[in-house]
Amino acid sequence: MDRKVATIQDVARIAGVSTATVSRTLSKPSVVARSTREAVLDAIETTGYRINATASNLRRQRTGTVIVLLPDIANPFFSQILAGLASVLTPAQYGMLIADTQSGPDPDEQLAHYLTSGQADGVILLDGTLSPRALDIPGRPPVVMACEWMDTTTPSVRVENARGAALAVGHLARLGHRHIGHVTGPTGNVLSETRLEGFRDALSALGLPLRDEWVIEGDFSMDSGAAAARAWLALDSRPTGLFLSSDQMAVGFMGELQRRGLTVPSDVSVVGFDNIEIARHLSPGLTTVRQPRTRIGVRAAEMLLSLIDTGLLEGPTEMIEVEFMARESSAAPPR
Amino acid sequence: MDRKVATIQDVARIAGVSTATVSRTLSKPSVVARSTREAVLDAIETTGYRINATASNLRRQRTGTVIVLLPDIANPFFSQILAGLASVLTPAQYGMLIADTQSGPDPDEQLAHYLTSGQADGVILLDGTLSPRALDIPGRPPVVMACEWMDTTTPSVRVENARGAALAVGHLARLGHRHIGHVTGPTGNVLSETRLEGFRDALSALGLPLRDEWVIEGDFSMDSGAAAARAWLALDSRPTGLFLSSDQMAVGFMGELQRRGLTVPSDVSVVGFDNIEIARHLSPGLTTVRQPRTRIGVRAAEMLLSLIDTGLLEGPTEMIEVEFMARESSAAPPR
DNA sequence: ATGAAAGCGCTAACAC
DNA sequence: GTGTTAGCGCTTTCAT
Repeated sequence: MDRKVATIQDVARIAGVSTATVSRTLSKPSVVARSTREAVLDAIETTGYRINATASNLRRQRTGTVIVLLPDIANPFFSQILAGLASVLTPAQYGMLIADTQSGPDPDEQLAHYLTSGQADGVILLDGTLSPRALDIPGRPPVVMACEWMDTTTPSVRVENARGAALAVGHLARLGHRHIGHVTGPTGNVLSETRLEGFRDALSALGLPLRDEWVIEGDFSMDSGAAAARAWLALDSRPTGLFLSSDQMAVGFMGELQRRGLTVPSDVSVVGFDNIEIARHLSPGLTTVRQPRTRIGVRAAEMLLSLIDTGLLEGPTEMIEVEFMARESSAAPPR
Repeated sequence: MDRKVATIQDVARIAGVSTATVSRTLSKPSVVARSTREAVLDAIETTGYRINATASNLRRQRTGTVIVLLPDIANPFFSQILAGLASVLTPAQYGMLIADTQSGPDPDEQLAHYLTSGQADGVILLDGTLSPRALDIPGRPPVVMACEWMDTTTPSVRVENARGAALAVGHLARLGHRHIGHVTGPTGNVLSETRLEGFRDALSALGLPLRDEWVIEGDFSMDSGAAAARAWLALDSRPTGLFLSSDQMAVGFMGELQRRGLTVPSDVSVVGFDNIEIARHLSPGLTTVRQPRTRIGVRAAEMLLSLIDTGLLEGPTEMIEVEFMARESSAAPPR
């Protein structure tokens, strides 16, 4: 085989045309004559020519790269969103540069770094704890958030978090629960706040009581779910139904209770949020609110591409629907 | 702020030096005089200059990109390896291009595509089912496998899979189990094969019997674990202890049994492989074999960088140790 | 419909 | 120790 890689020059020489024609054949085939087009394609075939993305990008003043900023690569929750992103970005010839905001020192500064570095044609934000002011950079590339944020002007893909919380509360209330508690996500995270707010609103809409001690602080992790179980056990008056802001916490919560000899749902009903794969494999199956994570990624990527290409967007925000999944971890309260 | 981005020319003009000196200041600071170096750094500061990676890469005939090929981005098992890879690659100024081998039609062809496309300075393979012949491409970039493979000549990071299986079997045998079964990973996957082989060898070394029907075929997924539970239930003579080739399958297995009213470990002892986070949050906690996944990623990335930079490697293969984690899903067999 | 030619921003010989 | 210069491979006016 050839020792060196073929360049556009080689193709041009073999096809007996100029490099400009080869370039056109690849980018705007309709403007070259059929016969020359075929000659060029033949030459490409015989040389095994592949366009050099670096040179192309340099000339076109773009990078061909999208930066994805997320709080934690190792969190499986994000991997499905990544899969959705990749399914759109890869065919569009964009590479994904994945960066972990929590690994470095100051996440906000990292965001600013990427926005000014010129290393990317666009940025996708999956970290809801970054400060909106970090986006105040003139001439920055387009940004799409695939998470809720204080800021409502930046393009974003959002999930019906408040409605999800209301579905969870409604479900428990319909089963007969009157004492319903909540385990939150991390403070300062907008997902946490929105779900907590949705939880509170749903309770008061139903005329159900809410005690402060029934709101237990978590951070989405399994460990914090296990800790919430211990907190719940220590309560004087325990809610009979619990809505947890993530399935991971629900897993930790149920596991801890079961290891202490309690039973779900006889002792307490549990509802999670996310519908991670394991939810239906647990015993009891975990009742939860499904978020279509792949779809979140797909839509975010599509919005970003549209922003990069045209600078335009149909609507600034897209809302993704959630779906309630009733399983066996919730039942009528003990009497 | 400036409308346009500063280039090396702007810096050179302001610092009163040539572009070459600016470039040197950044790449080999030791060769420029202290005073000029400071002037250049000042100019960089005031202009907010950031090196244009695309131009630099074009000139240096590299891409600054490493391609990571994995079977399934959405699988949490890989996300921790990715985190390990990123922790090495990002500081070294390499971007990770993540590609899913299972999304397209022919995985082998995809690998070949990336190898010839010149889109990357190196490739990291996390898919053990790709055919070794796909690597037979002259002039291809360096490849490191972070998974076992038939081929032992390609640089790779491996895990002591056979030893892990032996640890699992030894543990069950020590508890008194004499009828031990296995749920495999997908056929054709080297991880599966190696663990199955390790399982068989350990049994015969201990003089324990192995019936064909005690080896149940799985594919690493929770669903296949649940299916294995049904298969186990249907056996005439059931093994009292089971080693499953992945924790995900163990989760599916235990969940299915529990939903059918059986109890682990009273009815059957379960040992998994991986030590995914949930293992210790289950009830009962899952006995398993830990693989240090972040470390796998770190070492693979280090090996690849060394290969890219120097073309050399200390040893062609690095073996990563596994660690046995005894929890509550395994106990003495029912008598 | 096609070609000639001018760079995109940077680095690395090679001079001095 | 520093400057000059020639491209890396491609796209895109501007002519023809």
